[in-house]
Parts: sequence; C-alpha cells; structure tokens
Amino acid sequence: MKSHQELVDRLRQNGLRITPQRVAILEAITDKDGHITADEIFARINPLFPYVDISTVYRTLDYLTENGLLNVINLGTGRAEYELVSRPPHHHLVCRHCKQVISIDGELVQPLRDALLHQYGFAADIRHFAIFGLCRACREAEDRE
Amino acid sequence: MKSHQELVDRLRQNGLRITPQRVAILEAITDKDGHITADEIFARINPLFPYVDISTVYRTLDYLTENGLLNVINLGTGRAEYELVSRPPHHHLVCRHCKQVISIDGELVQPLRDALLHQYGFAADIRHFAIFGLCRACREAEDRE
DNA sequence: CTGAATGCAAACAATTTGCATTCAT
DNA sequence: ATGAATGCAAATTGTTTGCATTCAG
Repeated sequence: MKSHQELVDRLRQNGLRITPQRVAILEAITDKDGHITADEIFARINPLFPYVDISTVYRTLDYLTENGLLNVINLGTGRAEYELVSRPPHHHLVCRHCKQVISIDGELVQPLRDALLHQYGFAADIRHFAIFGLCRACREAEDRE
Repeated sequence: MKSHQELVDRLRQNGLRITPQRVAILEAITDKDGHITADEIFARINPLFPYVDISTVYRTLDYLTENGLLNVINLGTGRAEYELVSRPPHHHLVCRHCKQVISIDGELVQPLRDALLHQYGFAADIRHFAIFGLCRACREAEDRE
C-alpha cells in the first residue's frame, strides 16, 4: 500500500512535472490498490475535479507508464488496465467465462520464467503475466451441463 | 496446415450453415496459418469479394469461435487475433518493445498449468496463453543504452 | 418456404490528436 | 518566460447493431 505522496516525490526526484491532475490520478490509483482502467480513474476524479478531461487521464497514464511508475496490463477486457509497478510480483488468472480476475503470487511462475529466459532469451515481464482459462467455479458449472 | 475444405466439412457435419463469405473467411485464415485479425482478413478478401462487409467478417469470426473452430487471442495490440483451434498447443511471447510475437510450443508451460490446476483449481487455457516481456534483441539493445 | 446470414449505414466504445490556452518550473 | 501540460472538440480505430433484403437448407 503505497501512498500517492511517495509517488509524487518520485516524480519530483526524476525531474518530472507535477500537476494537480497528475496528483489526483495517482491518488485514484493508489486508492484503488489493484488494477484500474482509464475510465474508472476518470469516474473517481470527475466529482472532485470536474474540469479534468479524460484525454488528460490517458495522457497521464502514458506518461507515468513511460516513466516507470505504472504497468499496463491487457486482460482481454477491451480496455487497458494500469497498476503500480511497486505492487509485489503477481499474476492474473482471467476466467474466460465469468471474467473474474484472480491474482496469484509470482513464485509459481518462476520456473517458467527461467526456462523462457534460457531457451528463448525472452525476459518475461513478471508483472504483465495474464493467464486465460476457466476458474474452478465455472469449470464445475460447465461439467454439470 | 489445415485446408479450408476440411473446415468447411466440419461446419457441414455440425449442421452449421455454409455461405460463400464463410468459406472465403476460412480460406483467408488457413492461408495465413497463424493468428490473424479481422481487418487482415478483410484486406485479403476484399479484392476478391468486394461485396463482403467487415461486419460480416466480425460476425463470422464470432460464429466460428462459438462453434469451436477458432480461438480468440488478445495480445495487447488493441485488436483481437483469431487462430484455428487445430493449431498444435503453443503460446505467445509478446515483446513489449518491438511488438514481435514469438510462438513457443506447449511443453514448457505444462508444469505451470499443473500447478495452477492443483493449487487454484484454475484450468489455464492452453491456447490463450500470452506472455509479455522483452525479447532478446530488444533486451540487448536496451542494455547498450 | 423460413429462418438465418448478409450488406449497408449508422451507432458505439476506447483511445488519440490538433490547437489555443494555461501553468509549473 | 518558455516549453510542457491541459481542456475542449473533433477525429480515429476497432467493433457492434438495427433493419430491410437475400440466400442456404
């Protein structure tokens, strides 16, 4: 659980510009503490700062991603999800039936990462790992049919 | 390498309707032999059958997916990719820098699948596996900076 | 013949862009 | 003061939908 203040400090340290919009957006992200979409951020911010435009949200998300504060994840929902880089390593199991996203920790995936690195020279990004499939509940429901 | 004829036969067997559009779309998919996007299909078909509409392409892709002939993959490119279910199990390594997609075979991932199934009851879809990261070339280029 | 599939045009949703204005440094 | 960031409106891109017409079975 990182406060947005720490992140603002980090922006400042890197010589990046700090604007009220950026602070508000970081706040929305740290509040949610997980992955969040652009329009979710917009929805949270809008009541408090009605003048902030959705395009600013997108631009800021790009900016924060480029500067290493955020990761983008694409979970096949049709909209990009953003999360703090600082979150502990974990992965996403996306149920293709109920669309539920289960977070699991990074350990399980370590052997696979090693294998990919050795055999393909591919450095799997430990934070962009999305695994699609069927969760237990949906699998059981499907068997019952 | 599956001919589109086999697939048309399969449609027929399942009592699904066969139209010239559907045949053309299947043909485009088997020709490409890999993953393909809706507009790629459209681009291939259009010169030959100019009357085929992009909406028909999308509807057909949905239809073929629902009926188990195709898989949808979302590789974070902003557009959905489709591929034949009949392709041997494999996965996609997506380079977040050069956007290259590397296909690897299914073996490597087997241990992880087993672990997910046992520990989380999650049946990872062996065909929808997308792994994001940095390919060798881009990693080396980045180190050099 | 009958319902399913198509073409067309129009609607949508997510995201991006051009440009004049405002603001952080 | 100067270039970067913003708001606004409009454009783009990928995808979906309503509806009258056509076609496969």
